[in-house]
Amino acid sequence: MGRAPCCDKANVKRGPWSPEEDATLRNYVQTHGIGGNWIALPRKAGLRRCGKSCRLRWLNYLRPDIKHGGFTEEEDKIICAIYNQMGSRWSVIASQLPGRTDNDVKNYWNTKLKKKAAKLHSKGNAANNPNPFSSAPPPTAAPMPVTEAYRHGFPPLLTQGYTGTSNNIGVSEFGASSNSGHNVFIPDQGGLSTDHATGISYVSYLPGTRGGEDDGVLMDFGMGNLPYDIISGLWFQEKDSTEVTPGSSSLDEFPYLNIKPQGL
DNA sequence: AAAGTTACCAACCGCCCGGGT
DNA sequence: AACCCGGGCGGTTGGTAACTT
Repeated sequence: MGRAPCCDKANVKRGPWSPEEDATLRNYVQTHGIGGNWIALPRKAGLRRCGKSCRLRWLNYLRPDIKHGGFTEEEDKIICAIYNQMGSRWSVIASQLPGRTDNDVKNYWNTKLKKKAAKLHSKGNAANNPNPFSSAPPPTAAPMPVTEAYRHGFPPLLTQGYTGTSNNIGVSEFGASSNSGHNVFIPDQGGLSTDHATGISYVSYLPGTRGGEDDGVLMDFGMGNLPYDIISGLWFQEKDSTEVTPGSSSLDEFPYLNIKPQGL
């Protein structure tokens, strides 16, 4: 025996929502809340709609905190970074982008970002620079603890061969979510970000610090400690320790700056 | 100007999971 | 333990606006 449908499909309206329906739903939810039961809500609110349809309309469009309009470069990078690690977990990705919905992120990825990422990946000479960890299992390291050190310096996995200070690189918290358990940290002006739930660290650069043409890049240190430029699809190798300037107050001290892509 | 194609995005569908009974 | 039900999620579709031929 199959499942009973959630509503009587013959007696519910489908398709685009009218402004009147939007107003009815908005007024009802703002006055009464959802009452923990979306299935019963349309009847109470006087809407000839399926409960699921009401839920979707509210969550994806009518909620007051929804952010409409184009995605920013920073949002692009966050989406690419998490997609690279977790795949199409749209709700997880959306939870890191305040005001964005999973549907928004999914649509944006499918219509724009996927092509952009593919283009940049091929441009990045991926054939000569294969992902050395493509067949490796996902990282199993325990989540890193949140410490003051992470807020003011490099996480331990980046400190190998690195002796300089890094107090010029600030890290600010952004979009921390207690719902998903994933916290993404976005550097103030280039520097590091760490998801303390997965232990994955990212680094971005100031515009122009990588040869003048990059508008900042996001790199993933989560797989085997080798930096991987998510946007270009390039893997990088560590800078020779003699090129690192301990104590420098600039980004020159960062051990992965001015490095060459692997295989090139 | 018309027809065809592509891009975008709102909405739907069906499956899965977890809580309640 | 088994079943039911609602909520949540990701995949897909359909309508339409924008663009190209």
